[in-house]
Amino acid sequence: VTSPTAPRTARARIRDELTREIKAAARRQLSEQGSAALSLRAVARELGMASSAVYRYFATRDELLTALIVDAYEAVAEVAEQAEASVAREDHRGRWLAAATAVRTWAVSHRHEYELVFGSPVPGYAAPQATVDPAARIPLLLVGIAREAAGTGLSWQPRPLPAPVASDMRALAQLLAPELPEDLVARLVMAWTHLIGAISFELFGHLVGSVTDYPAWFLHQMEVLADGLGLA
Amino acid sequence: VTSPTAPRTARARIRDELTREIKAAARRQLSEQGSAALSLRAVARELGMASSAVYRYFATRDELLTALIVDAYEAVAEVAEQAEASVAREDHRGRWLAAATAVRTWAVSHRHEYELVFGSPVPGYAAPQATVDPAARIPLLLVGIAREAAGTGLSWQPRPLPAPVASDMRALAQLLAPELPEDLVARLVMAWTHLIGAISFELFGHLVGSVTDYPAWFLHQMEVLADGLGLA
DNA sequence: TGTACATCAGTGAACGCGCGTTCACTGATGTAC
DNA sequence: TGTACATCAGTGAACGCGCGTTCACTGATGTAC
Repeated sequence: VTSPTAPRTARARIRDELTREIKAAARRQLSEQGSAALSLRAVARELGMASSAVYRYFATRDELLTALIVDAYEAVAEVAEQAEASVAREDHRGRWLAAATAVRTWAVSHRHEYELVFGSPVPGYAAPQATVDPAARIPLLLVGIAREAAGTGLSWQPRPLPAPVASDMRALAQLLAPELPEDLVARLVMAWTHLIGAISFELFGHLVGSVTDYPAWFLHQMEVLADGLGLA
Repeated sequence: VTSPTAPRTARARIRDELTREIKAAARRQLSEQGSAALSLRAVARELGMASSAVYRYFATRDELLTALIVDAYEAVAEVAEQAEASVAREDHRGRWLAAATAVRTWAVSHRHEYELVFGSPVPGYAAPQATVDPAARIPLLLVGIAREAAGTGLSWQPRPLPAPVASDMRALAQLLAPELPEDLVARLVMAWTHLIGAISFELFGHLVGSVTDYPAWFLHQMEVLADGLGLA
């Protein structure tokens, strides 16, 4: 909100820096114990400051949690977008696979941040409006791929949608890509659901003893989903 | 472990009853706050007993948690098996849809118990061996449907499995249904993954604003999965 | 059937802990004239 | 450029809370003879 010509005061710069340090310390704690164990006092301790000082930066524990959630959404969207952008534009399947794989890789190396956004909701915490836009970045990325692929022709096995589903998907398409048929939008939502479901199954231990090569299993699933979307 | 001829003493009967009451109270707390807030002291308070008395029944908080997890697995498996059993044997698609729908219905009305078993793992808690068998009941049920359906012929779009995936699926099939092709086993694992992924997406709020008729959307997804499995 | 002893369930006090948040304060930084 | 005042960051003590777990105990229930 500060104009770029007005140089920020030393105070403002230090404030931003400490805000970042607090979030980094909180993230470190998160990665060791999970979100339930995240405590303002522990963060303060790690930074060597009085616990009350943290309140100059975040008014409550929930506010800090919200900041971490927003950051996590942004971070995972960032890696997905970059991975997708590095694939030749006409290779729609490759773009989908690259984005999906990037999400999984990020999730594996940021387990608890992943849980924060895609795991069970933190009890007593209501996601504020600020998390909506960052949360939409990856779905939007996937829609973008589908739109361009649809332009060059897609072939998927159609299945008629029940009326209420059709109208939900119609409304979604209206927002994102009016030219896409409802059926395809439904497939996209399913693919997105499965993508996250597959990562959660792996991270939450439901495949222990059944799958040994997780990256290969994940990639295979994404290929099957690409088939379902009719990606060349 | 008591022989049925030896009538259980009054003490033993009361013990079982109180054990059940403790679990019920714990479940009630769970449904209000989630697993992180589950406390032995609060359970004791609700039952009007000293907090130390609970230790006669569960040696630690984790032991109580384990009991709840096992109970939850058993409960959801129970409803799935019953729903599946009530469908005509030759209607394989109907059996799959019935089982899947039963799982979703249970999850919706037992939100926090569902989270306990399919949400983010409770930090610092390692699932003991006792949870393995109950956790396998639903997957086994699904395999059973696929086996019988395979007997009458299944048609699904095959996709060759990468070597590591093929060997994982081979090993799984060996355990459960040696006659099933690896490719179909892979589809089954995917269907199970998507089933849980879809419920989690709904319950964890990732479809808020996109889907309004959740039961219809869920059922549609299960139909598409049935197509993918080649169920008639 | 009665008695002596062992087992068990439940009590209440206590230990030691960490938490979120508030408050009055000090001293440093920034701003307006 | 210097001064007076307002803003801000950080401190340390405190409030009130709930937690898991242990321990020595009492009294009731069950068991062996």
